[in-house]
Amino acid sequence: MHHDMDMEQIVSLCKRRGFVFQSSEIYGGLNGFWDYGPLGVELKRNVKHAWWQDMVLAHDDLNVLPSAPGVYSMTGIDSTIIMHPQIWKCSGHYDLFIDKMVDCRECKGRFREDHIPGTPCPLKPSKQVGQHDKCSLTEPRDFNLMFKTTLGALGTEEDAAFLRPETAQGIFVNFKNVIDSTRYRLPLGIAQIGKSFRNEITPRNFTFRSREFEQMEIEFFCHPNESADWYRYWRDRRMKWYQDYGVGSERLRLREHAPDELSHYSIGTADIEYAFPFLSAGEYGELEGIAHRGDFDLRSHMEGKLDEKTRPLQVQLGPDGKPKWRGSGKDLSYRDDLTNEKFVPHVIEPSAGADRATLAIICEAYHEDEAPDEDGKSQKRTVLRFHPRLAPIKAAIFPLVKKDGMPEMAKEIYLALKKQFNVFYDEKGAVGRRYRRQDEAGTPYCITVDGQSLQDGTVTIRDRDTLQQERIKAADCLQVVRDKVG
RNA sequence: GCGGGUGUAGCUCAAUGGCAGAGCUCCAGCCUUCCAAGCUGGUGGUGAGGGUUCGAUUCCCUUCACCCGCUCCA
Repeated sequence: MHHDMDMEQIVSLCKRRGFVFQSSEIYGGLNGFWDYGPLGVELKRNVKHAWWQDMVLAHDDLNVLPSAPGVYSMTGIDSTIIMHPQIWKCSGHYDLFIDKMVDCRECKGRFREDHIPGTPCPLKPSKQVGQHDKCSLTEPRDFNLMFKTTLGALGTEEDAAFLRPETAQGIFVNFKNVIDSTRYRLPLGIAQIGKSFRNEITPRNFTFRSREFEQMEIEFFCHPNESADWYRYWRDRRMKWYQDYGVGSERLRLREHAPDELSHYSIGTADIEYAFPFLSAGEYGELEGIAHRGDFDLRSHMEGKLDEKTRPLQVQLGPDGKPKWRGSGKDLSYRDDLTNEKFVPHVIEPSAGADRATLAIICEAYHEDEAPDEDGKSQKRTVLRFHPRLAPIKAAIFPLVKKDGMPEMAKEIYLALKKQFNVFYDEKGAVGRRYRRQDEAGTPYCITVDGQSLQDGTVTIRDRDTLQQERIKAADCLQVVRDKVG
């Protein structure tokens, strides 16, 4: 039942209830930036926490997981947003993100300056860009897709640095550190959650395309001979993760890239996509990409940036015949203690957008349904059906009415639960209204203290989705919520 | 970056070149023993800057943001 999923309604709810605000709103807003409010920060934290918990902390590294090619380890790091500028030259981002661009005032086309030779002009008859009489090209303009900043208070152009456009490189350049400082053996996944920055040309579609965003990335290092199996494992594992948290409708799909979409060195790349309500019918937006990256990244940081068009991969050379971008010169290969084999690991990269996952979870959770009012008449109800583990508020505690000792008992339950869960206490107004407010916030359970509670020490716990109430002992509330929320 | 549209209270919408209104929400109180709109009272607004004018929320210019379509999306 998603026919009622309407983006305007969802955006409005996000603002009204404090999930997402426009950044700098009192100053008129800032294009491409969004803030999370009191409910949003909890939801997004829960998404990130679930990811870290499921992928890293709770990972069973002693047994072969279902569908996995073998046992493997998982750990994490937290690297800086600003890193050595050479990293982005070797990663390839510098070349791709610092292009000069030329706009045509006549045909409204936008072209990379270095691509103009050979690029046809959209005007007819077709000629090269700039060759038409009508062509009116602007001067080449810097098109900095990476955010540039300056190191040091007196910084000059030589001190230019960049805000990372992805967290992945922080993992690659720490691969040797992690191996050397721990006893992990391959296969090993290193996870990182953090902010990344890209000067998107057209920020649009709510938080989907933002200039500051948060990624949840794993770089999974393995033996080259096993990399294809691990690629398939991670692709399916990550798809299942979204489904496990309720993004299970036909709006979610796994799209394997066609061979001509793949980098030369990649065995496979798949996108996990979601049909966001702001997209046209049949269109999907990327939540996560799972890429087989071969040894491109580690070797680029060893030898210098590799030329993606070569096979086998070779260092990309500049006009002087020397490496265009010099690598670190450090040996990032891995020696297997058991076989004594030395090799440069291949990498599988599941790279997820935390904001996009959060947005998809909000969209998927959004429902309008009917619930009876006090006269038994059916009334429209807006409800966010979050997975209990992701819900910002786990439970709300109400006294049925604000008298006869009910508030006192409810407050006691509230404080007991608050030590472990984000819970909410409300004693104001009609209880029905309080239920509806929690439905809109996506709170899965409401605990109500009523007249009977005072007699026998029981309370009711109401389910957000079924509206059914169950009577439990007040003393059991913590355990019941723990069991339900997990 | 281009074209079109839209900006009035937290939300949905009125109105006017001359004191900016309503419903809902929210807050305080009353009432209330299980699913939002019963009573009383209250808070709160013309995206920003400039211009025309005696006076601008209204007319004009600029700007910002959002939506739609292009462009872009490593």
